[in-house]
Amino acid sequence: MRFAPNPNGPPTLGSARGIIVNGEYARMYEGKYIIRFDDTDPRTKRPMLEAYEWYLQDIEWLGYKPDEVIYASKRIPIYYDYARKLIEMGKAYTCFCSQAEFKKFRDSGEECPHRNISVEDALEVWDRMLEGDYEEGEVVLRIKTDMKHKDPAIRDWVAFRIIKESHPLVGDKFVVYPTLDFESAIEDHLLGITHIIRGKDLIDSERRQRYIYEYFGWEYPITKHWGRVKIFEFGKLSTSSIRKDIERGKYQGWDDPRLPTLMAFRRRGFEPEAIRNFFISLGVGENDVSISLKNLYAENRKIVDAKANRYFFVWDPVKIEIVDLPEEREVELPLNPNTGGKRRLKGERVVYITRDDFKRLKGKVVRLKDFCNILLDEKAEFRGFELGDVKKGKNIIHWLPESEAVPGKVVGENEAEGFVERNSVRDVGKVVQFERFAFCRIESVGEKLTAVYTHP
RNA sequence: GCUCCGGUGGUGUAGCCCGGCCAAUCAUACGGGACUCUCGAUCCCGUGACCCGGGUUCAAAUCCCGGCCGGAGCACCA
Repeated sequence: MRFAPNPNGPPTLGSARGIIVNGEYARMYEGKYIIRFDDTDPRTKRPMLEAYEWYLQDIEWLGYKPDEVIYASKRIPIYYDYARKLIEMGKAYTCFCSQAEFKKFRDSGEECPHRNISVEDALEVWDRMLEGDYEEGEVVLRIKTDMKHKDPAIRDWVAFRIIKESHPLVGDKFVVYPTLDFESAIEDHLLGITHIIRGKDLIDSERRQRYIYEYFGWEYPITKHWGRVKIFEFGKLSTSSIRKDIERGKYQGWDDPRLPTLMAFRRRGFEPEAIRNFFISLGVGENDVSISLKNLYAENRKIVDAKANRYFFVWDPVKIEIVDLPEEREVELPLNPNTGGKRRLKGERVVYITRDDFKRLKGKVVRLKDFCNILLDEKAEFRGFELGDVKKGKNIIHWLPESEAVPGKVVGENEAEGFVERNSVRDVGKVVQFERFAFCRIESVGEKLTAVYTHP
Protein backbone atom coordinates (compact mmCIF):
# COMPACT_ATOMS: atom_id res chain seq x y z
CA MET A 1 0.00 0.00 0.00
CA ARG A 2 1.08 3.55 -0.43
CA PHE A 3 0.07 7.05 0.40
CA ALA A 4 1.29 9.56 -2.12
CA PRO A 5 0.73 13.18 -1.22
CA ASN A 6 2.08 16.29 -2.80
CA PRO A 7 3.46 18.28 0.13
CA ASN A 8 2.25 21.62 -1.17
CA GLY A 9 0.69 22.42 2.18
CA PRO A 10 0.22 20.82 5.56
CA PRO A 11 -1.69 17.56 5.84
CA THR A 12 -5.39 18.05 6.49
CA LEU A 13 -8.28 15.96 7.62
CA GLY A 14 -8.62 14.93 4.00
CA SER A 15 -5.04 13.67 3.94
CA ALA A 16 -5.81 11.69 7.05
CA ARG A 17 -8.22 9.55 5.09
CA GLY A 18 -5.49 8.48 2.70
CA ILE A 19 -3.02 7.92 5.48
CA ILE A 20 -5.44 5.91 7.56
CA VAL A 21 -7.21 3.81 4.96
CA ASN A 22 -3.98 2.75 3.27
CA GLY A 23 -2.22 2.34 6.57
CA GLU A 24 -4.96 0.15 7.95
CA TYR A 25 -5.01 -2.15 4.96
CA ALA A 26 -1.24 -2.48 5.05
CA ARG A 27 -1.47 -3.40 8.70
CA MET A 28 -4.39 -5.76 8.26
CA TYR A 29 -2.65 -7.76 5.55
CA GLU A 30 0.84 -7.24 6.90
CA GLY A 31 1.83 -5.48 3.73
CA LYS A 32 4.36 -2.79 3.17
CA TYR A 33 3.40 0.82 3.67
CA ILE A 34 5.18 3.33 1.52
CA ILE A 35 4.96 7.08 1.69
CA ARG A 36 5.76 8.69 -1.60
CA PHE A 37 5.93 12.40 -2.12
CA ASP A 38 4.56 13.13 -5.57
CA ASP A 39 6.28 16.47 -5.79
CA THR A 40 6.93 16.82 -9.48
CA ASP A 41 5.48 20.23 -10.12
CA PRO A 42 7.58 23.07 -8.82
CA ARG A 43 5.13 25.68 -10.03
CA THR A 44 1.38 25.10 -10.01
CA LYS A 45 1.37 22.77 -7.03
CA ARG A 46 4.66 23.87 -5.62
CA PRO A 47 5.81 21.79 -2.65
CA MET A 48 6.52 23.45 0.66
CA LEU A 49 9.83 22.46 2.14
CA GLU A 50 8.45 22.24 5.69
CA ALA A 51 5.47 20.19 4.60
CA TYR A 52 7.51 17.06 3.90
CA GLU A 53 8.34 16.86 7.58
CA TRP A 54 4.80 17.77 8.57
CA TYR A 55 3.44 14.83 6.68
CA LEU A 56 5.88 12.46 8.27
CA GLN A 57 5.05 13.79 11.72
CA ASP A 58 1.32 13.52 11.28
CA ILE A 59 1.57 10.05 9.82
CA GLU A 60 3.46 8.97 12.88
CA TRP A 61 1.03 10.78 15.12
CA LEU A 62 -1.84 8.89 13.53
CA GLY A 63 -0.07 5.71 14.44
CA TYR A 64 1.60 4.49 11.26
CA LYS A 65 5.21 3.70 10.53
CA PRO A 66 6.11 3.84 6.87
CA ASP A 67 8.38 1.09 5.68
CA GLU A 68 9.83 3.43 3.13
CA VAL A 69 9.73 7.11 2.24
CA ILE A 70 10.24 8.09 -1.37
CA TYR A 71 10.75 11.52 -2.90
CA ALA A 72 9.74 11.53 -6.54
CA SER A 73 11.67 14.70 -7.27
CA LYS A 74 14.90 12.95 -6.31
CA ARG A 75 14.21 10.09 -8.67
CA ILE A 76 13.51 11.99 -11.84
CA PRO A 77 16.43 10.38 -13.76
CA ILE A 78 14.72 7.03 -13.32
CA TYR A 79 11.65 8.39 -15.06
CA TYR A 80 13.84 9.70 -17.86
CA ASP A 81 15.13 6.19 -18.46
CA TYR A 82 11.65 4.80 -18.82
CA ALA A 83 10.65 7.68 -21.04
CA ARG A 84 13.56 6.90 -23.33
CA LYS A 85 12.54 3.26 -23.49
CA LEU A 86 9.04 4.23 -24.49
CA ILE A 87 10.34 6.52 -27.21
CA GLU A 88 12.54 3.73 -28.50
CA MET A 89 9.53 1.45 -28.53
CA GLY A 90 7.63 4.04 -30.53
CA LYS A 91 5.13 4.47 -27.71
CA ALA A 92 5.97 8.03 -26.85
CA TYR A 93 6.73 11.06 -28.96
CA THR A 94 7.82 14.63 -28.63
CA CYS A 95 5.06 17.00 -29.56
CA PHE A 96 5.36 20.64 -30.51
CA CYS A 97 1.64 21.39 -30.50
CA SER A 98 0.50 24.15 -28.21
CA GLN A 99 -2.11 23.20 -25.66
CA ALA A 100 -4.84 24.75 -27.76
CA GLU A 101 -3.67 23.09 -30.94
CA PHE A 102 -3.54 19.71 -29.36
CA LYS A 103 -6.96 20.15 -27.83
CA LYS A 104 -8.36 20.37 -31.34
CA PHE A 105 -6.77 17.10 -32.33
CA ARG A 106 -7.90 15.50 -29.14
CA ASP A 107 -11.45 16.65 -29.55
CA SER A 108 -11.67 15.58 -33.16
CA GLY A 109 -9.83 12.33 -32.58
CA GLU A 110 -7.18 13.06 -35.17
CA GLU A 111 -3.50 12.43 -34.87
CA CYS A 112 -1.26 15.45 -34.57
CA PRO A 113 1.57 15.84 -37.10
CA HIS A 114 4.25 15.06 -34.53
CA ARG A 115 2.81 11.71 -33.62
CA ASN A 116 4.58 9.82 -36.33
CA ILE A 117 8.03 11.29 -36.30
CA SER A 118 10.81 8.77 -36.39
CA VAL A 119 12.20 7.27 -33.25
CA GLU A 120 15.57 8.82 -34.03
CA ASP A 121 14.12 12.30 -34.37
CA ALA A 122 12.08 11.91 -31.21
CA LEU A 123 15.14 10.78 -29.27
CA GLU A 124 17.09 13.73 -30.50
CA VAL A 125 14.38 16.18 -29.49
CA TRP A 126 14.07 14.44 -26.13
CA ASP A 127 17.80 14.78 -25.48
CA ARG A 128 17.69 18.42 -26.38
CA MET A 129 14.73 18.89 -24.04
CA LEU A 130 16.78 17.48 -21.21
CA GLU A 131 19.66 19.75 -22.15
CA GLY A 132 17.41 22.75 -21.80
CA ASP A 133 17.45 23.70 -25.46
CA TYR A 134 13.74 24.42 -25.52
CA GLU A 135 11.58 26.90 -23.75
CA GLU A 136 8.65 26.16 -21.53
CA GLY A 137 5.57 25.19 -23.48
CA GLU A 138 7.48 24.60 -26.66
CA VAL A 139 7.53 20.84 -26.57
CA VAL A 140 6.24 18.00 -24.42
CA LEU A 141 6.57 14.25 -24.38
CA ARG A 142 3.31 12.43 -24.99
CA ILE A 143 2.36 8.83 -24.45
CA LYS A 144 0.69 7.20 -27.42
CA THR A 145 -2.67 5.81 -26.48
CA ASP A 146 -5.51 5.91 -28.93
CA MET A 147 -6.63 9.13 -30.56
CA LYS A 148 -10.00 7.53 -31.14
CA HIS A 149 -10.48 6.49 -27.55
CA LYS A 150 -14.07 7.19 -26.65
CA ASP A 151 -12.98 9.21 -23.68
CA PRO A 152 -11.04 12.22 -24.94
CA ALA A 153 -9.36 12.49 -21.56
CA ILE A 154 -7.34 9.41 -22.32
CA ARG A 155 -6.04 10.41 -25.74
CA ASP A 156 -2.25 10.87 -26.01
CA TRP A 157 -1.53 12.41 -22.67
CA VAL A 158 1.45 14.43 -21.53
CA ALA A 159 4.14 12.59 -19.62
CA PHE A 160 6.82 15.27 -19.41
CA ARG A 161 6.87 19.02 -19.75
CA ILE A 162 9.43 21.74 -19.35
CA ILE A 163 9.30 23.83 -16.20
CA LYS A 164 12.10 26.25 -15.69
CA GLU A 165 11.63 26.95 -12.05
CA SER A 166 13.70 25.98 -9.09
CA HIS A 167 12.32 23.05 -7.11
CA PRO A 168 12.25 23.45 -3.31
CA LEU A 169 13.92 20.11 -2.81
CA VAL A 170 16.18 19.56 -5.79
CA GLY A 171 16.81 23.10 -6.95
CA ASP A 172 17.65 23.70 -10.60
CA LYS A 173 18.80 20.21 -11.35
CA PHE A 174 16.00 19.52 -13.81
CA VAL A 175 14.07 21.43 -16.41
CA VAL A 176 11.95 18.52 -17.59
CA TYR A 177 9.45 17.25 -15.06
CA PRO A 178 7.17 14.23 -15.30
CA THR A 179 3.45 14.61 -14.76
CA LEU A 180 1.82 12.79 -11.87
CA ASP A 181 0.37 10.16 -14.16
CA PHE A 182 3.75 9.19 -15.51
CA GLU A 183 5.74 9.39 -12.33
CA SER A 184 3.15 7.49 -10.38
CA ALA A 185 2.76 4.81 -13.04
CA ILE A 186 6.47 4.04 -12.99
CA GLU A 187 6.82 4.23 -9.24
CA ASP A 188 3.86 2.05 -8.43
CA HIS A 189 5.42 -0.67 -10.50
CA LEU A 190 8.95 -0.16 -9.21
CA LEU A 191 7.79 -0.13 -5.61
CA GLY A 192 5.74 -3.25 -6.09
CA ILE A 193 2.48 -1.63 -5.15
CA THR A 194 -0.29 -4.20 -5.32
CA HIS A 195 -3.27 -2.09 -4.26
CA ILE A 196 -4.05 1.56 -4.73
CA ILE A 197 -6.77 3.25 -2.75
CA ARG A 198 -7.31 6.91 -3.42
CA GLY A 199 -9.87 9.55 -4.31
CA LYS A 200 -11.99 9.17 -7.41
CA ASP A 201 -10.54 12.33 -8.87
CA LEU A 202 -7.69 10.07 -9.95
CA ILE A 203 -9.89 7.53 -11.63
CA ASP A 204 -8.82 8.53 -15.13
CA SER A 205 -5.20 8.16 -14.13
CA GLU A 206 -5.66 4.47 -14.14
CA ARG A 207 -7.02 4.41 -17.64
CA ARG A 208 -4.11 6.50 -18.87
CA GLN A 209 -1.48 4.58 -17.00
CA ARG A 210 -2.69 1.21 -18.17
CA TYR A 211 -1.23 1.99 -21.58
CA ILE A 212 2.24 2.22 -20.10
CA TYR A 213 1.73 -0.97 -18.16
CA GLU A 214 0.65 -2.71 -21.30
CA TYR A 215 3.67 -1.47 -23.26
CA PHE A 216 6.04 -2.74 -20.60
CA GLY A 217 4.08 -5.87 -19.91
CA TRP A 218 3.48 -4.95 -16.28
CA GLU A 219 0.51 -5.81 -14.17
CA TYR A 220 -1.56 -2.91 -12.97
CA PRO A 221 -2.32 -2.78 -9.25
CA ILE A 222 -5.84 -3.33 -8.00
CA THR A 223 -7.50 0.02 -7.49
CA LYS A 224 -10.28 1.39 -5.39
CA HIS A 225 -11.53 4.95 -5.44
CA TRP A 226 -13.49 6.73 -2.78
CA GLY A 227 -15.85 9.63 -3.26
CA ARG A 228 -15.51 13.17 -2.09
CA VAL A 229 -15.84 14.03 1.56
CA LYS A 230 -17.40 17.28 2.54
CA ILE A 231 -17.31 18.31 6.15
CA PHE A 232 -20.21 20.61 7.01
CA GLU A 233 -18.21 22.74 9.37
CA PHE A 234 -15.47 23.54 6.90
CA GLY A 235 -16.63 25.20 3.73
CA LYS A 236 -14.50 25.12 0.67
CA LEU A 237 -11.06 25.48 2.07
CA SER A 238 -8.22 25.10 -0.34
CA THR A 239 -4.61 25.21 0.64
CA SER A 240 -4.15 28.38 -1.35
CA SER A 241 -7.13 30.15 0.19
CA ILE A 242 -5.98 29.25 3.68
CA ARG A 243 -2.53 30.50 2.88
CA LYS A 244 -3.99 33.84 1.87
CA ASP A 245 -6.07 34.06 5.00
CA ILE A 246 -3.04 33.35 7.12
CA GLU A 247 -1.17 36.12 5.38
CA ARG A 248 -4.09 38.46 5.91
CA GLY A 249 -4.09 37.58 9.58
CA LYS A 250 -7.48 35.90 9.64
CA TYR A 251 -5.80 32.78 10.96
CA GLN A 252 -2.82 32.69 13.26
CA GLY A 253 -1.02 29.99 11.33
CA TRP A 254 -1.39 26.52 9.88
CA ASP A 255 -2.20 25.17 13.31
CA ASP A 256 -4.98 27.67 13.99
CA PRO A 257 -7.59 25.61 15.83
CA ARG A 258 -10.32 26.67 13.42
CA LEU A 259 -8.52 25.03 10.50
CA PRO A 260 -8.94 21.48 9.23
CA THR A 261 -5.23 20.75 9.31
CA LEU A 262 -4.03 17.80 11.30
CA MET A 263 -1.76 20.03 13.30
CA ALA A 264 -4.79 21.99 14.36
CA PHE A 265 -6.57 18.84 15.50
CA ARG A 266 -3.47 17.76 17.32
CA ARG A 267 -3.30 21.11 19.02
CA ARG A 268 -6.92 20.78 20.05
CA GLY A 269 -6.02 17.58 21.78
CA PHE A 270 -7.75 15.11 19.52
CA GLU A 271 -6.87 11.49 19.94
CA PRO A 272 -5.39 9.93 16.80
CA GLU A 273 -7.51 6.93 17.59
CA ALA A 274 -10.67 9.00 17.21
CA ILE A 275 -9.62 10.28 13.81
CA ARG A 276 -8.80 6.75 12.80
CA ASN A 277 -12.18 5.43 13.89
CA PHE A 278 -13.91 8.28 12.16
CA PHE A 279 -12.38 7.46 8.80
CA ILE A 280 -12.68 3.75 9.19
CA SER A 281 -16.39 4.19 9.78
CA LEU A 282 -16.58 6.18 6.56
CA GLY A 283 -15.43 3.18 4.56
CA VAL A 284 -14.24 3.38 1.00
CA GLY A 285 -17.51 3.79 -0.86
CA GLU A 286 -17.49 5.51 -4.19
CA ASN A 287 -20.35 7.82 -3.41
CA ASP A 288 -19.69 11.27 -2.07
CA VAL A 289 -20.29 11.90 1.56
CA SER A 290 -20.98 15.00 3.46
CA ILE A 291 -20.61 14.50 7.10
CA SER A 292 -20.57 16.57 10.22
CA LEU A 293 -17.64 17.02 12.50
CA LYS A 294 -20.02 15.97 15.26
CA ASN A 295 -19.27 12.39 14.33
CA LEU A 296 -15.59 12.98 14.92
CA TYR A 297 -16.40 14.71 18.16
CA ALA A 298 -18.44 11.74 19.27
CA GLU A 299 -15.54 9.42 18.52
CA ASN A 300 -13.14 11.59 20.41
CA ARG A 301 -15.48 12.05 23.34
CA LYS A 302 -15.66 8.31 23.83
CA ILE A 303 -11.95 8.25 24.46
CA VAL A 304 -11.38 11.53 26.19
CA ASP A 305 -14.36 11.57 28.52
CA ALA A 306 -12.93 8.73 30.55
CA LYS A 307 -9.62 10.37 31.23
CA ALA A 308 -10.15 14.11 31.19
CA ASN A 309 -9.98 15.84 34.56
CA ARG A 310 -12.84 18.15 35.45
CA TYR A 311 -12.34 21.75 36.40
CA PHE A 312 -14.38 24.88 36.71
CA PHE A 313 -14.10 27.60 34.15
CA VAL A 314 -16.18 30.67 34.82
CA TRP A 315 -16.58 32.53 31.56
CA ASP A 316 -18.00 36.02 31.46
CA PRO A 317 -17.77 36.14 35.26
CA VAL A 318 -19.90 37.98 37.78
CA LYS A 319 -18.58 38.49 41.29
CA ILE A 320 -20.97 37.75 44.09
CA GLU A 321 -20.62 37.90 47.84
CA ILE A 322 -22.27 35.51 50.23
CA VAL A 323 -22.81 38.08 52.95
CA ASP A 324 -23.79 35.81 55.81
CA LEU A 325 -21.59 32.79 55.12
CA PRO A 326 -21.12 31.28 58.58
CA GLU A 327 -17.70 29.79 57.91
CA GLU A 328 -15.24 29.42 55.07
CA ARG A 329 -14.48 25.80 54.45
CA GLU A 330 -12.46 23.70 52.07
CA VAL A 331 -14.59 21.57 49.80
CA GLU A 332 -13.72 18.41 47.94
CA LEU A 333 -14.91 17.77 44.42
CA PRO A 334 -14.48 14.90 42.01
CA LEU A 335 -11.50 15.40 39.75
CA ASN A 336 -12.51 12.64 37.46
CA PRO A 337 -15.69 10.66 37.96
CA ASN A 338 -14.10 7.58 36.43
CA THR A 339 -10.90 7.37 38.41
CA GLY A 340 -12.40 8.69 41.61
CA GLY A 341 -9.71 11.35 41.99
CA LYS A 342 -10.46 14.44 44.03
CA ARG A 343 -9.57 18.10 43.95
CA ARG A 344 -10.03 20.83 46.54
CA LEU A 345 -11.35 24.35 46.45
CA LYS A 346 -11.78 26.95 49.14
CA GLY A 347 -15.37 27.73 49.84
CA GLU A 348 -15.16 31.41 50.61
CA ARG A 349 -17.32 34.46 50.89
CA VAL A 350 -16.51 35.98 47.49
CA VAL A 351 -17.00 33.81 44.42
CA TYR A 352 -17.38 34.11 40.69
CA ILE A 353 -20.15 32.59 38.62
CA THR A 354 -20.95 33.02 34.96
CA ARG A 355 -23.21 35.79 33.86
CA ASP A 356 -25.60 33.43 32.14
CA ASP A 357 -26.32 31.64 35.36
CA PHE A 358 -26.59 34.88 37.25
CA LYS A 359 -29.18 36.33 34.92
CA ARG A 360 -31.12 33.14 34.61
CA LEU A 361 -31.27 32.30 38.29
CA LYS A 362 -31.14 35.63 40.09
CA GLY A 363 -33.51 35.66 43.02
CA LYS A 364 -33.68 31.89 43.20
CA VAL A 365 -32.06 29.43 45.50
CA VAL A 366 -29.13 27.81 43.73
CA ARG A 367 -26.50 25.31 44.68
CA LEU A 368 -22.83 26.14 44.25
CA LYS A 369 -21.74 22.67 43.32
CA ASP A 370 -20.33 20.75 46.29
CA PHE A 371 -20.21 23.90 48.39
CA CYS A 372 -23.43 25.47 49.61
CA ASN A 373 -26.84 26.80 48.74
CA ILE A 374 -27.49 30.49 48.33
CA LEU A 375 -30.23 32.87 47.39
CA LEU A 376 -28.61 34.31 44.31
CA ASP A 377 -27.85 38.02 44.02
CA GLU A 378 -24.79 40.24 44.05
CA LYS A 379 -25.20 40.10 47.79
CA ALA A 380 -26.27 36.53 48.20
CA GLU A 381 -27.90 34.98 51.25
CA PHE A 382 -26.55 31.76 52.66
CA ARG A 383 -29.09 28.92 52.70
CA GLY A 384 -27.16 25.94 54.03
CA PHE A 385 -24.34 23.54 53.21
CA GLU A 386 -26.47 20.48 52.62
CA LEU A 387 -27.65 19.67 49.12
CA GLY A 388 -31.22 19.06 50.19
CA ASP A 389 -34.09 19.95 47.91
CA VAL A 390 -32.11 22.21 45.62
CA LYS A 391 -31.16 19.10 43.72
CA LYS A 392 -34.65 18.75 42.36
CA GLY A 393 -34.64 22.18 40.81
CA LYS A 394 -31.43 21.28 39.03
CA ASN A 395 -30.09 24.68 39.85
CA ILE A 396 -26.63 23.43 40.51
CA ILE A 397 -24.01 25.72 39.06
CA HIS A 398 -20.25 25.91 39.00
CA TRP A 399 -18.29 28.66 40.70
CA LEU A 400 -14.80 29.75 41.69
CA PRO A 401 -13.45 31.28 44.87
CA GLU A 402 -11.84 34.63 44.26
CA SER A 403 -8.54 33.49 45.72
CA GLU A 404 -8.22 30.50 43.43
CA ALA A 405 -9.41 32.02 40.18
CA VAL A 406 -6.75 32.64 37.59
CA PRO A 407 -7.46 34.62 34.46
CA GLY A 408 -7.90 32.39 31.47
CA LYS A 409 -9.33 32.15 28.02
CA VAL A 410 -10.39 29.57 25.52
CA VAL A 411 -9.59 29.99 21.84
CA GLY A 412 -10.77 28.17 18.77
CA GLU A 413 -14.18 27.12 17.56
CA ASN A 414 -15.77 28.64 20.65
CA GLU A 415 -14.04 31.48 22.37
CA ALA A 416 -14.58 32.62 25.92
CA GLU A 417 -12.73 34.49 28.57
CA GLY A 418 -12.93 34.54 32.35
CA PHE A 419 -11.40 32.69 35.26
CA VAL A 420 -10.22 29.15 35.48
CA GLU A 421 -9.65 27.02 38.49
CA ARG A 422 -6.09 27.17 39.79
CA ASN A 423 -5.91 23.39 40.07
CA SER A 424 -6.03 23.06 36.31
CA VAL A 425 -2.54 24.48 35.74
CA ARG A 426 -1.06 21.09 36.50
CA ASP A 427 -2.76 19.69 33.41
CA VAL A 428 -0.92 21.80 30.88
CA GLY A 429 -0.81 19.99 27.58
CA LYS A 430 -3.73 17.77 28.48
CA VAL A 431 -7.36 17.72 27.54
CA VAL A 432 -9.63 18.58 30.43
CA GLN A 433 -13.31 19.12 30.75
CA PHE A 434 -14.38 22.52 31.87
CA GLU A 435 -17.62 21.58 33.52
CA ARG A 436 -20.72 22.81 31.81
CA PHE A 437 -18.59 24.27 29.04
CA ALA A 438 -16.65 21.84 26.89
CA PHE A 439 -13.54 19.77 26.52
CA CYS A 440 -10.47 21.90 26.03
CA ARG A 441 -6.77 21.35 25.85
CA ILE A 442 -4.77 23.51 28.20
CA GLU A 443 -2.04 24.94 26.10
CA SER A 444 -0.08 27.36 28.18
CA VAL A 445 0.01 28.94 31.56
CA GLY A 446 1.46 32.34 32.01
CA GLU A 447 -0.12 35.48 33.27
CA LYS A 448 -3.16 34.06 31.72
CA LEU A 449 -4.06 30.44 31.13
CA THR A 450 -4.82 29.62 27.51
CA ALA A 451 -6.82 26.62 26.47
CA VAL A 452 -7.82 25.45 23.02
CA TYR A 453 -11.41 24.41 22.46
CA THR A 454 -11.63 20.75 21.61
CA HIS A 455 -15.33 19.99 21.31
CA PRO A 456 -18.48 19.86 23.42
C1' G B 1 -21.42 18.46 -24.51
C1' C B 2 -18.31 13.77 -24.14
C1' U B 3 -16.52 9.58 -20.83
C1' C B 4 -17.13 7.16 -16.30
C1' C B 5 -19.24 6.42 -11.42
C1' G B 6 -22.86 6.56 -7.66
C1' G B 7 -28.05 6.96 -5.31
C1' U B 8 -30.24 2.46 1.89
C1' G B 9 -33.42 6.52 8.08
C1' G B 10 -31.40 13.76 9.48
C1' U B 11 -26.01 12.13 8.75
C1' G B 12 -22.48 8.14 7.82
C1' U B 13 -22.50 2.87 7.09
C1' A B 14 -23.58 -2.89 6.50
C1' G B 15 -26.21 -5.84 3.02
C1' C B 16 -25.95 -5.60 -3.48
C1' C B 17 -20.93 -9.28 -6.80
C1' C B 18 -23.43 -15.16 -5.59
C1' G B 19 -32.05 -12.87 -5.43
C1' G B 20 -35.15 -15.79 -0.39
C1' C B 21 -32.45 -16.21 6.50
C1' C B 22 -33.75 -8.05 5.26
C1' A B 23 -41.04 -6.31 8.28
C1' A B 24 -32.94 -4.34 6.47
C1' U B 25 -27.01 -3.82 10.40
C1' C B 26 -24.17 -0.59 13.30
C1' A B 27 -22.81 4.29 14.65
C1' U B 28 -24.16 9.23 15.13
C1' A B 29 -28.23 12.69 15.45
C1' C B 30 -33.06 13.52 17.43
C1' G B 31 -37.25 12.42 21.22
C1' G B 32 -38.55 10.21 26.03
C1' G B 33 -37.21 8.00 30.71
C1' A B 34 -33.48 6.62 34.55
C1' C B 35 -28.94 7.91 37.01
C1' U B 36 -25.47 11.73 38.49
C1' C B 37 -24.11 17.71 43.51
C1' U B 38 -21.27 19.26 35.82
C1' C B 39 -22.44 17.54 31.10
C1' G B 40 -23.47 17.48 25.13
C1' A B 41 -20.97 11.60 29.66
C1' U B 42 -23.52 6.69 31.29
C1' C B 43 -27.85 3.18 31.12
C1' C B 44 -32.61 1.90 29.08
C1' C B 45 -36.70 2.85 25.50
C1' G B 46 -38.30 5.10 21.05
C1' U B 47 -38.51 7.85 16.04
C1' G B 48 -36.59 7.01 11.35
C1' A B 49 -34.46 4.53 5.04
C1' C B 50 -33.95 0.61 0.22
C1' C B 51 -34.56 7.71 -5.70
C1' C B 52 -38.88 6.88 -9.36
C1' G B 53 -41.25 3.77 -13.15
C1' G B 54 -41.37 -0.68 -15.73
C1' G B 55 -39.51 -5.79 -16.47
C1' U B 56 -37.54 -10.90 -15.05
C1' U B 57 -38.87 -14.33 -10.96
C1' C B 58 -42.67 -18.43 -6.80
C1' A B 59 -39.51 -14.45 -4.55
C1' A B 60 -35.84 -8.11 -5.82
C1' A B 61 -32.55 -3.26 -1.61
C1' U B 62 -30.08 -7.19 -4.38
C1' C B 63 -30.67 -8.94 -11.58
C1' C B 64 -32.31 -6.08 -16.47
C1' C B 65 -34.22 -1.53 -19.02
C1' G B 66 -35.69 3.60 -18.84
C1' G B 67 -36.00 8.13 -16.17
C1' C B 68 -34.64 11.58 -12.35
C1' C B 69 -30.93 13.38 -9.05
C1' G B 70 -25.82 13.79 -7.43
C1' G B 71 -20.51 13.43 -8.37
C1' A B 72 -15.71 12.86 -10.89
C1' G B 73 -12.65 13.47 -15.18
C1' C B 74 -12.19 15.88 -19.99
C1' A B 75 -4.79 20.55 -17.89
C1' C B 76 2.08 21.13 -20.20
C1' C B 77 -2.31 20.46 -11.42
C1' A B 78 -1.85 16.87 -7.95
